[in-house]
Amino acid sequence: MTDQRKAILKVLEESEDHPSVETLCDRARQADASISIATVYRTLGLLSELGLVLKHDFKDTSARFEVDHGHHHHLVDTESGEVVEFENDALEALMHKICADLGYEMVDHTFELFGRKIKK
Amino acid sequence: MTDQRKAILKVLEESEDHPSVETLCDRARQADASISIATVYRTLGLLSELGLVLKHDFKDTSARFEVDHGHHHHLVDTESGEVVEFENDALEALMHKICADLGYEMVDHTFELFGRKIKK
DNA sequence: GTATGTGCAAAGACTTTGCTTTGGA
DNA sequence: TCCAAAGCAAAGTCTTTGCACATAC
Repeated sequence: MTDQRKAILKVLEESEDHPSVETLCDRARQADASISIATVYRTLGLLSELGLVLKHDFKDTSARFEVDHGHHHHLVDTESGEVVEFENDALEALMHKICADLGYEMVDHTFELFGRKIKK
Repeated sequence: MTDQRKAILKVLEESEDHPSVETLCDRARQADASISIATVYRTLGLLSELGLVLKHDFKDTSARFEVDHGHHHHLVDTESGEVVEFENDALEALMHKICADLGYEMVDHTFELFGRKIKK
């Protein structure tokens, strides 16, 4: 457990948004200016494999990350880029059921919604 | 409508799997050996925008494509890489409902399941 | 003291683009 | 003929890696 990893973890935990590798690196550099992007990639790789961190594809240019604090999903506002988080137990259950019905045990999934705000 | 586009479309329509750009290019070249990878990318970009073709991320190295023939989803066998297609109306409905409840109109989504075959 | 981690820069993988030539309508 | 499309190769992005140096334990 190195200082760099501590800094990256801390930034991840404190982030309320879904930072890209680049953003994460910038933030971590405020604690330790020497942190390189390579280390950020390597650390995120580790954390992802351990299941502590989730990687998302918001159809942005690059991958986005967040600590895995319980099951929730994302709706991306296609106009503003804003990300809305939500939980939905029925969805979770349905995903597991679909896998089971097909004879599989679910080990992972991707799921993001993209929507346009409805004007009142 | 050029010969190259015709060839790419034909290959896409005849593909029962979910080819990558590279694979698609190889297949299209059997009809017209001069087709370049750039044309395949450009054509897929067009077709995607028109909504005729869907682009998926199966956590492979590169993007995978298929013609949009009705709503169905994918379960990727994490051991074999095999892709199982399935339909599920409840899932469709739930996605739309989630968006609506959050005040959004759904314009797109990503959804793939990753699972391990259950041994009997 | 030794295995592991880091920084840097170079290499990789996938995708996009500039420019010239080609070809469809 | 004329404009859109194709081919080629170069450039762009994001990500990974080799290697020498630094550091945790």
